[in-house]
Amino acid sequence: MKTIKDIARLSGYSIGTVSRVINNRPDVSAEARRKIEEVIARENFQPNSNAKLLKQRETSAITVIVKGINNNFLESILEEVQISLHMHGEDINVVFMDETENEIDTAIQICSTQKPKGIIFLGGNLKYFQEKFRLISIPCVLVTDTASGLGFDNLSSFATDDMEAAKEAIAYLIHKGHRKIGIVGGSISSEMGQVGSRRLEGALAELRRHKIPFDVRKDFVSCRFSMEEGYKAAKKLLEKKKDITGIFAVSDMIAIGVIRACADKGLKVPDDVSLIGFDGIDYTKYSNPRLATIQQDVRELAKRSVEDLLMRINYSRPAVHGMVMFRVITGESIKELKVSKQ
Amino acid sequence: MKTIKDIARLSGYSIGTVSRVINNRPDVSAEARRKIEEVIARENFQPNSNAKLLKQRETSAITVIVKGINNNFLESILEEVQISLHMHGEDINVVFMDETENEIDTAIQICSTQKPKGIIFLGGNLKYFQEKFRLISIPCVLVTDTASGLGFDNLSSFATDDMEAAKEAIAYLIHKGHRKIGIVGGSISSEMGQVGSRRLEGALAELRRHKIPFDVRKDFVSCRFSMEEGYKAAKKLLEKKKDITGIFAVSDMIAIGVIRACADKGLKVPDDVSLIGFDGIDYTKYSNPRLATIQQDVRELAKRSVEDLLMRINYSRPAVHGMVMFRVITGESIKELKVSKQ
DNA sequence: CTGAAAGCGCTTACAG
DNA sequence: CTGAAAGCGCTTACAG
Repeated sequence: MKTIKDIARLSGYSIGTVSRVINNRPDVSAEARRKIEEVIARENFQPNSNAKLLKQRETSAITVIVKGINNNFLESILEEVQISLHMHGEDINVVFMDETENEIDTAIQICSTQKPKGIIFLGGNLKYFQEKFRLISIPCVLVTDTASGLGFDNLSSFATDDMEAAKEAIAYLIHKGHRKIGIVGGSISSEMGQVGSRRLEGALAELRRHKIPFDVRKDFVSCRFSMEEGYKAAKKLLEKKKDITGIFAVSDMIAIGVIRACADKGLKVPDDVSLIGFDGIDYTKYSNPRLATIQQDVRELAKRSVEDLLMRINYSRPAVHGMVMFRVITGESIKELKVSKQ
Repeated sequence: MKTIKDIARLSGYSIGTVSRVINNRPDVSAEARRKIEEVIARENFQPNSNAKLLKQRETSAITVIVKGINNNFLESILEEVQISLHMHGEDINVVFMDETENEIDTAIQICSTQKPKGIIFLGGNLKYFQEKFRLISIPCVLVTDTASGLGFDNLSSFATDDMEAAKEAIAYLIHKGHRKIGIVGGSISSEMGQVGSRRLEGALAELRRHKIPFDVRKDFVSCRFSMEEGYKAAKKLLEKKKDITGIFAVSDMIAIGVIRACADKGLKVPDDVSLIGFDGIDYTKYSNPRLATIQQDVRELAKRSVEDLLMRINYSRPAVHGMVMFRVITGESIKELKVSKQ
């Protein structure tokens, strides 16, 4: 294995100058840079990252913090992120954490122990970012939520416009004739920050716009993003709201639980109850019935996040905040109501 | 941040002795060990891994190679492995690769570039291990397959007894009165090594034992472990074998595709076709109908793999090969046939 | 059993 | 613009 010493000897320069070339410092003559780069390329030299980091005191890995165990949607982004990072030759360090934990506390701890050069948050709560993200100084990107309002210059974000998309989900149910609509998942709170809450908020706004009565106590049950919680929440909702015809589940994982809950109550989707989810995970194409949903562009989210993060790590570009397209997938889980049951 | 120098000063010993204690070398007096360990604990000292590795020439991370993108079963093991490794304070490096690629080539490459101190293979093909695993010298563990026959002293393995479990899956179908049985997934080959093939082999053996005729060309369709492939394969199978009453899908992901394929052919599971899967992923509890399956003990597989790997990394124990229990889950996807259709 | 010292492969003031 | 040198925090022969 070649070291910087070999490159110095081979190029006729000192190891100091070689180091400067490697780290793209400006104070090197064009001549020296050219020669040294040639030798590096020819010898296929890879700097030893341990030695580098012993000095620099950070590791070369990029950490991905996945907020939510068993969250198929985030996992599908994770896979794309991983593939992309791998193609760029970056090391990746994945940490899963529970949906309810504070990802910023986790990130701060990771920064001090593992010293990654960047962090990708897959899922996150804006509230936690607002509270303590300032303690993190490395480039980060938040995926699935927009951090533009927070104004941190080391935090980019890429997301689907959850509120807008939730509006479309509700609009689609309404368009199909539904007026007795229930919602499963998310939570009502004036606090900023959770994906579920934002989807809920969008949904409520759309219901209001169409002047469809909605009683949060009766027509809504809060739950986390899992099949199990969706299942339990849907059971409660079905008991509270007997005349329900349409349900919006704020995530597909929840929606899967909802389908199951309906079946266990003797209700068929979509014959008895119509259902639309959110995320567009693979399973929605194979579930029985196929699930109507809001499909997020996983690949684009992953790709832009990785590319942005690397640009900022390597060239210190400014943070950016991007929105990614979504599509309404009609599936088979929504029945058109000819006669309004109103 | 404390360094080994601080610990030496505080304990009254030299850094050499402190280093020996840290690395559990035998040539330290009990007295010195006790004192130094006390100081280390009191000061909450964490050795700098970069410095350590600059000498040792390997990184501190444990690499997990996941063979199969979008494989819910492996992902659930991954999560458990990750949590467990995290609790042990280990860094983890996750690499996803396609089901068809050679994981040993990938591992060899990773060893040379990233120098992990251990590798956990989530899924793998024994054939590839046999060919080239000898080129890997760090402690490894293969999960979901047994490597006991290979005789590598740096490779442990933990798995479910796939062949036995597949026998039980078929036995259960037979017990419920099914005689016209089809199989989706796996591949026929005299080659050793693939999980799917082993399950298929077990299934065929059980069919033979019960003297149930089975024509591989007509009653079986090979496919990979995905919903999409399961869907396509099941469509073919249903066309080839019109009188089918029971299907064994060699994985749950495949089974989900099978349910969908049946529905699209106008067949109901279990009224028209009974189905049993394999793995016990979460979906099986929420699918419609709930899927009968062979449930593997994910938590146990993960726990034992991690503990074994760490023991071997830290104390150079011998490799071990363990089998983990499985359970037949009856689900709702199998109908009892009163009258044999024979 | 223990300590002093060399050295792992880099980076970065410092001097020129 | 470049080089010589100190030093990052460890490990490990070597000597005793």
